[in-house]
Amino acid sequence: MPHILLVEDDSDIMRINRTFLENEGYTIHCADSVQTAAFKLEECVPDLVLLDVMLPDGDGMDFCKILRQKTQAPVIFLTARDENDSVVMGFRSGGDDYITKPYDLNVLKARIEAQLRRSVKQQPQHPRIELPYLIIDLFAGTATLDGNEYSLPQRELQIFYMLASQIGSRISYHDIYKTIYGCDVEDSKNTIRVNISRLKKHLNIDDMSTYEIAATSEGEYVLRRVMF
Amino acid sequence: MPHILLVEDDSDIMRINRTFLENEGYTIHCADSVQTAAFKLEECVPDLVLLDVMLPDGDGMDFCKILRQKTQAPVIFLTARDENDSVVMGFRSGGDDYITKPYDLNVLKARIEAQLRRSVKQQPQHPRIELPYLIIDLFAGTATLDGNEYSLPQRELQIFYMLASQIGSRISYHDIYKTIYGCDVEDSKNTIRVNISRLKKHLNIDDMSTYEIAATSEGEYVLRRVMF
DNA sequence: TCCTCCTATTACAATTTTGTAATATTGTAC
DNA sequence: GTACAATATTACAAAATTGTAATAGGAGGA
Repeated sequence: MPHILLVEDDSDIMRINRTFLENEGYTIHCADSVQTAAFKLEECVPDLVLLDVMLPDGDGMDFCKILRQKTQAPVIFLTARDENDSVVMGFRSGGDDYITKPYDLNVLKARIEAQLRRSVKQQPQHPRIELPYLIIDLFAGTATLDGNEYSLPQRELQIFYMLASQIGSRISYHDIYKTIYGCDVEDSKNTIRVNISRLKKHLNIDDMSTYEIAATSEGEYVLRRVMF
Repeated sequence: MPHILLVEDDSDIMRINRTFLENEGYTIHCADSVQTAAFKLEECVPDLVLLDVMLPDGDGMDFCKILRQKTQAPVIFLTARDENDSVVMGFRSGGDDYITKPYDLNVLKARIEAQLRRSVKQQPQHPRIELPYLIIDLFAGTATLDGNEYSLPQRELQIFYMLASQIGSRISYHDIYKTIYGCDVEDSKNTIRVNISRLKKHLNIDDMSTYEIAATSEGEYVLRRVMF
């Protein structure tokens, strides 16, 4: 049941739209001015905004910019004007669609549904590293190696992420420590060593794994793909 | 002290390059064939590869593709050919630069330094959400709100990240629980509620904060920007 | 006012995480 | 082989995390 904020100063149009959309199952919040709309934003949480461009106390497009700081809900402009520059300005100020009056209510419905569909589909794609046989997902806090998913503690995940993001290149103890802890201390070596040891154990890294974590003789670590 | 892997079948050129680059302070590893080079890759960890296109047992460009699975170190092709399609093929197979023989050693040096500079500069830009007065850094596990950085536990960070990535829209208990735990259970409500309570406390969210976490009457949470 | 229901916070205990220190292992030079 | 040094692993205790359960707070209705 999506919530729609209707901003429109013409009471007749407002009534028609409201009745129609409520019958469609939407929860409707109304505002007849920029001021009221800004206030309504504080209490209602719209999934979509229908915004008249011409309002008694301001420009709908200016309001659109304010609104964007509060929500990413799609905005559909409603207006009598149909000049091209008006359309361009509407899109430029952050609008997602533009309907010129007079319009058919079923067209309105279709466009609303299209916008809602789009914004729902926008899946939460998590930031991750993807390499052959290896995925590191910072959101989930997991690493998937050779098809097995392991949930790793933060420190181990951070190290693994650093190594994987620069696969095949040397990363020093100092770099790792500095990146993770923000500063460097005397025996950063030991801490990193222990955590890499834990990481290897957690990942069940052995001779059969696709990757190996190797140490150089100069105090650096490398993540390498193993080939047979 | 970067490590450079030199793949070249002409022993004279090899010797000259090696001596010159070692004098410049680089650690040099040599290979005179694709086979040897592939083997060397297992033990040395090059920061840069100088690769002859014509090798006795294969094409340097094919080797370049293999190499890319093991490292992202820059590859500079060395070749006698100077036809354009050869250059294009070199870049297409993953090369970063292309030098035609005969070449000046100082040019070689300059191009090597340029590549190393570029690959070092490639800062580890962490995945993060940036909103006005709010940054969420999944790698560091921190949220910076109104200039104060807070280190958050995983669960709270996950919830905050979800809310922030869809600022201003309703997210249900179920969505949050399902995204974080992979499945849904009977009393997901309580778990999420407690963690959001902890999150608010950790962030010191109060009336002065730029954002608020509000609950709707339908079992949903919203992150909203507060305006004055 | 009192009751009820729903939400928010706090308490608590089991588990996990993590830096440090101790021990074991490996490699290398003599 | 032995000794030495460097690396790798394990042990351990303090601290943090986290789900569940208990308690507190608050709005709305009788």
